[in-house]
Amino acid sequence: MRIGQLAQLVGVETQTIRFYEQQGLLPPPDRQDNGYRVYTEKHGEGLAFIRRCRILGLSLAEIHELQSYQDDPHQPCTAVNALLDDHISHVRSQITALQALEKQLVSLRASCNDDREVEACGVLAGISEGKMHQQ
Amino acid sequence: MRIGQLAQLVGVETQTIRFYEQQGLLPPPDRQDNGYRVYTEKHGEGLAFIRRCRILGLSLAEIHELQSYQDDPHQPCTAVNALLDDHISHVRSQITALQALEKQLVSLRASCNDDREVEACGVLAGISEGKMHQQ
DNA sequence: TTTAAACTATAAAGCTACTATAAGGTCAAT
DNA sequence: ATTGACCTTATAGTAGCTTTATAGTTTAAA
Repeated sequence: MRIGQLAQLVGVETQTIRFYEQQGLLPPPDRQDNGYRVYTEKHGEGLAFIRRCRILGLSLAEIHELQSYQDDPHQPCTAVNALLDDHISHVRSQITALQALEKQLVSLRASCNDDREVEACGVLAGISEGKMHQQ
Repeated sequence: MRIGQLAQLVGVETQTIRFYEQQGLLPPPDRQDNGYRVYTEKHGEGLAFIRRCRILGLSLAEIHELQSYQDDPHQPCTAVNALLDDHISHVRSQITALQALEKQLVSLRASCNDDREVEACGVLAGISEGKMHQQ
């Protein structure tokens, strides 16, 4: 399988595949005589794994860590679960922060109707004066 | 006021101030004979405005836009409010996406207790097989 | 007075996870 | 022979800074 086919199969761009190879996330495939990369099914699975991790919001570093666990399958899997727990709490704190932010933005927005001049705009005034209703 | 004092006053690093100047968000201040930047209160207000916008999650481009409105104070402020409305809906969709993600992560995490080997880890298996409970 | 600490300056690279662009080689079909 | 689709590498751009390197200036202590 050449890079274009693999890319289409998994739904990424060819550059992304080369990028993952360069970052050490995907093993360097064999090459044809002309230098073209030749991929196996294994590569397909590896790439799909990376993409699923990315969809779950894991960083490339975290994916790398997971791969190192996969390479040593008789360890206890506590580290895997710890990584996921960390990621979950990270996502949760992001949600909390964004919810607080939304509140601030909505209250700021409520300080102006649209029928003013910029000079008297409640939103701009609110930001300028630091009346951002901080907790 | 020199750059270090301004930085301490507003709570940013000196490099950040130079960066904003370079990006056209902060007007270039006068210089002493030795080349040191000299800031006025106006700069302090400008910088504080930028930081408050950043805390609200606005991009530098959006801040630039707001500044252009400030420079033309007799326009109607509908554009200001539209910018904020856009940003609010952006934040809301981020929240929604993260909440869906959290659900996925939690259900994935529930597929493994810690008392296994990596080989049998429910989390890794879940990612590998694509059983990510997608909606 | 010398010297060291603390401050300032510029320029350039590093960070994340790609995406895009440039300049070129390969291959199948026309 | 040439077009078009594919492949190669290398390099730059994205956001918003942070870090590093290198060097000049001021200030306070020894």
